Amino acid sequence: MISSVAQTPIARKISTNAVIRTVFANGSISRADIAKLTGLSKQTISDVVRDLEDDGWLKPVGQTDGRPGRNAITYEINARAGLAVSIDLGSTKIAAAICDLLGNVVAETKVSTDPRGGMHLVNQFSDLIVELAFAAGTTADKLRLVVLGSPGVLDPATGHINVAPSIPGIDAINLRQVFSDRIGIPVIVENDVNLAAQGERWRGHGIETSNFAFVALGTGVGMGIIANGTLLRGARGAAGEIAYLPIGGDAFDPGGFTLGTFESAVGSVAMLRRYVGFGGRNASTVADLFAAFNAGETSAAAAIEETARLVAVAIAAIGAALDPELVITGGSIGARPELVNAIRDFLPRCTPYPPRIEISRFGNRAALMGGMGIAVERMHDDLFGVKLREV
Amino acid sequence: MISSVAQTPIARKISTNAVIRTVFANGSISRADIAKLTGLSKQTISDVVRDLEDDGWLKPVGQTDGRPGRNAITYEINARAGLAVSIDLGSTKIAAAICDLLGNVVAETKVSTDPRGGMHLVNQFSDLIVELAFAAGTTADKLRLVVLGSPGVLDPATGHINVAPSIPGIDAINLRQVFSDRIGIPVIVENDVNLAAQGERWRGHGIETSNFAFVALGTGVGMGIIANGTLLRGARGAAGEIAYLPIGGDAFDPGGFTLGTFESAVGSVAMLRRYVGFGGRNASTVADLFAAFNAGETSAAAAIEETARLVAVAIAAIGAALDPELVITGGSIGARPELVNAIRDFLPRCTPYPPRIEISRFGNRAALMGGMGIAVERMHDDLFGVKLREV
DNA sequence: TCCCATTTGTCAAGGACATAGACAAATTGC
DNA sequence: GCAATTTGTCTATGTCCTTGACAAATGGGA
Repeated sequence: MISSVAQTPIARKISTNAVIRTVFANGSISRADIAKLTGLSKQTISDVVRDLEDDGWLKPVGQTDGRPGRNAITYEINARAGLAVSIDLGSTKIAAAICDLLGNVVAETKVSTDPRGGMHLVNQFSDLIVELAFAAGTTADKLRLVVLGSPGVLDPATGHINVAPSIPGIDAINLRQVFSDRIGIPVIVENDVNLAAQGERWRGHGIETSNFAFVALGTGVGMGIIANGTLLRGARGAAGEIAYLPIGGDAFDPGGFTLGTFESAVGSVAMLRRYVGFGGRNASTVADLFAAFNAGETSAAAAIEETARLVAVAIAAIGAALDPELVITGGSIGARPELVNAIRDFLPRCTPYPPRIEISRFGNRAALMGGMGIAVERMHDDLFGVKLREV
Repeated sequence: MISSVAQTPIARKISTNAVIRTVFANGSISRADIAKLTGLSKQTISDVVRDLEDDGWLKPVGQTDGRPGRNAITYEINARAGLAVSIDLGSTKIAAAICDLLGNVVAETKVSTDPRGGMHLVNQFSDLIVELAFAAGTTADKLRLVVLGSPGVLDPATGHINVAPSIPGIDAINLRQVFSDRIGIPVIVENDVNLAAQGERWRGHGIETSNFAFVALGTGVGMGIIANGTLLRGARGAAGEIAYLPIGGDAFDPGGFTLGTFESAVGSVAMLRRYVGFGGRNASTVADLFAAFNAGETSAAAAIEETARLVAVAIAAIGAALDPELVITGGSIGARPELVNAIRDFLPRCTPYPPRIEISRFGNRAALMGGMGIAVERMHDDLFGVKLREV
């Protein structure tokens, strides 16, 4: 009459976790090698691997050979055992992808954002997920998780998007809750620049360092901070909202309140205004302006140089506060090497310890990549994580 | 012939950790209540408590009574089972204290810093520890750990102090290593402002929040950042080195390189220079200046107001980058309510989401407190922490 | 005063998980 | 074909935790 429900699950969880991590780290590996690497006994490894294979997480893939001794069966992660969705919501485009447990992209798509916003976006997301699931050869109910990147400041606790000027109606609903209820799986909502930083940390320039910042420069400006290897959100989710940096204008000018002093000084609007101020006449978009620069136009060069100077000062300020090893730039302006080279020139002249500057490895897919990185990490945690009880 | 060495230590460690944490959280508690709070069985709790009592970590202190049923024996932490040292190295004074496992101060002292610096300081520390141990009724070899706070930038990996202008000869030796070898117990070296931040997090204004900054304003300036509940050090240990913030002067002025643009603008020297510039003649120290302010002198008021304005802009910049809930000020200037009130006035005029401002709860003991907080945490980790093997 | 409900803490039995060592099976090299 | 090597299972054993029974201790009410 002993019920024996989950008596000592923790030891087995730890062993399982060690096995999974070892297989992840080595790709394809035999049980004997897992035992050597983890320090656990062969018996335990056999037990754990049997359970994991029964549950579909591992699959046998081949045999060793060529070495003396009996051949070993090698196992690897069954990547398809966990699929998740990453969505990057932009003001004009929505990008979405499904990735597996190993972070491989198994389906990807891009559509125009429904301009009506609000609940229409929830419908659009749901339709996208069904399509992607079909393209990936599965169904939406097999997906484990959605990570949604959105512009704006969102509450770290509730996931509510408090400020999102470029997407109508999205701050009126609790997008995370509504969307999650609709599709029946957990949804994580995160600021898109924060996701871009996570993307670089996962598979981009940030892979080797645990202290860097992703600075997005475009119509708006923003920053995602990775410090001590984790994302900083701040008390209200507004960490990295460098639009409000008191640089490039008078901090006490009330006009800086609405748009933000720094954003007013370096956003695309400011850049074009500056170009016109220098006498430029041949650019109505940022792309035009860079074309004019490359054609040798001095007013374009002056506009770019002035912007670079302000960005360098901002990076100096960020460096003084955070001491990042690396600053990665992205966005329609921040991804331009012409600007970044100018920033690289200015930076050592305004700070004694300039961080390295790199352009984002992923261009406009950085946030999508970050969402996948979060999704993969979260799946690993949920599936194999060891959680100790909080007392 | 079964050797049976540490077969399944992890489960017992987890149980032990849960027991210890429960006793810490509740002060004095019976085994039955520990079982209820942890969810572990009475049997397990009895076993664990017996082991802990045998090893001296717990001690029985009394009995419950007044309730129906058999009385329970209550246990509490034997605070004296772990003693550690906190030292705050300043350019003129060294403060040191011994605290126990519960963070109670059992001995404290203060001496003048040996002006010869270098190895003489190591001698001074060693003597201090012997004295303190005697005062605490124990001997130096019973102490488990030393936490040493020092001005300067130190390497997060090695503990080497790279920059420490106010203490001679300290960057020439690996202070952590030399000192640790001398006294034979582990030494943790940390920047003094970072320790002050830890002190506020442990038992000061930062106790309720996990995102705040400690800003020290005095002869020099510095900042300690707690984000997501942990201290940020940055890639080179220079996070929070706000001396180099490009605020209060031209960031591209080469003069700002040596001292730092912001420090040159708000340090005590700058403040006194500003006072003289406004026509003040009655102050040669910062204390004089605040006295003149309180006597109604307009040039003192102007000097303070200008300093407050610059500090407000700096806090706005820090807020844009980090979004702290709270900024705690300290140091000989930062602890003055006259200045802080002026900062509080300026702040909402230069940032849309001003953080709360508080003056440090501990005055010049903040770093010492922080060292004790670190020491207590570290002792808990070492003694009761659960460490999973890294694969 | 005595009995009962209640609570504490130990004892005993049993299950899950881990280890070590023996051993069979499979493979290479001489 | 045989020795050496490696893999993976089997067996025996030990630790840790749980459950339920039970003795001991205590307060309150008849």
